[in-house]
Amino acid sequence: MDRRQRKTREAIFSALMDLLSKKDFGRITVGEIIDQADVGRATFYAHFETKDDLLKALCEELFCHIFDAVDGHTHRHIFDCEAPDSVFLHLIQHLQRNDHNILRLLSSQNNELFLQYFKSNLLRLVESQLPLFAARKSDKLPRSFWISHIASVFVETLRWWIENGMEQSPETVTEYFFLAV
Amino acid sequence: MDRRQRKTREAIFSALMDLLSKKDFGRITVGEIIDQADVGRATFYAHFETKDDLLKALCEELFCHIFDAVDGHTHRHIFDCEAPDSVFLHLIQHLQRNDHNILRLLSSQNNELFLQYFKSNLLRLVESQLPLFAARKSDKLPRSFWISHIASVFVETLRWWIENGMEQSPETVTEYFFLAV
DNA sequence: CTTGTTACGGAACAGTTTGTTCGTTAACAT
DNA sequence: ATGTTAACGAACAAACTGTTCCGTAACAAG
Repeated sequence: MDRRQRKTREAIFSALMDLLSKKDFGRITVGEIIDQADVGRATFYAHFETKDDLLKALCEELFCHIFDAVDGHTHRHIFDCEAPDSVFLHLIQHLQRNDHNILRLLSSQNNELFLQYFKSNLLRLVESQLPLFAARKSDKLPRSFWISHIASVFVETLRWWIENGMEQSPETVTEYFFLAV
Repeated sequence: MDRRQRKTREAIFSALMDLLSKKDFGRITVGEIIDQADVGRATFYAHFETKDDLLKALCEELFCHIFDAVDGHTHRHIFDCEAPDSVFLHLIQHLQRNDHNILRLLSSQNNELFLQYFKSNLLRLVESQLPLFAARKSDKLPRSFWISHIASVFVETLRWWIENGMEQSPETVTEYFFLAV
């Protein structure tokens, strides 16, 4: 890809991230984004059809990075003697390091669309790790309910963690997650 | 309250409900609302400062109704020999009857703000019913986490139910909820 | 180095949406 | 019957969106 294109794209992503840490996605205007990114209006619309399209692209970018990292972790270590819950621990550790500033976006004031993307990525992960969650009760529950439940509990655990200042260690949070689920 | 005021207010609420069943809150314009409600623009702004303000008022209206009904149920029957989980069952039965069309608003395409209101009302209810959820694991978890967890699971259970066509009976859904939590 | 291509910036543009104002009419309360 | 209050409709400035056009500069290939 053309270096100019890449720079513009990244400037816009970065601008949106900055703005998202300060205000709701719905209240951010294209004008603010191109101001912060220091690109022309026409340039913005050459890259993204709409503001929503931009958010979608940003989410794909972010989740691609973080879930690929986690998937990679799984695949590299799947035959090692690690604890089986380490995928989720690893994910939380990633988040704590604030990789790609995902945490900002998970905080409650922010946007539904973002959570949808996060959850749909999470569903894949949970499904691949389903044997971990074979509790007695899981037999009595529909599979789709069970998977969606686990993903939800993970998201809500993270949300609670973030909203309470992330005072607990990733290990503790992981433990809470597995206790709660 | 003046009958004219009341009629206008209800027309606006009703218009918003209709529109919410068709599209996202964020994509609904004031113009559409006053069109549907058949009131003047100035009238709308005499009643509500902004569109967000309207949604807030609508939520308060709806939750006031439904949670008061449920609270009333609790208080009337707290010394009866009903099963202790009946508050949640009752709530789900209310929802199934589509009281005040809350269900439309709980569906996933709709709005974050609405879910926030629902959850904050739910938190009070859960807190009042906390002894119900005294599991072994609850001792090892922070109280605030535990409460937030229970409320989240309830919301997500409902969401799953709605998104899968509400095929299960309220009793079954309640059972799923108590199994999952 | 030269040449053709492509992206950028800036400005201007029409079309929407928002929230306000004001004068008139009609419903309300007493 | 009378004073008060709300609704209406139209018009309004301001903000935002998404598009267009043109001059300039970065790029890639010969």
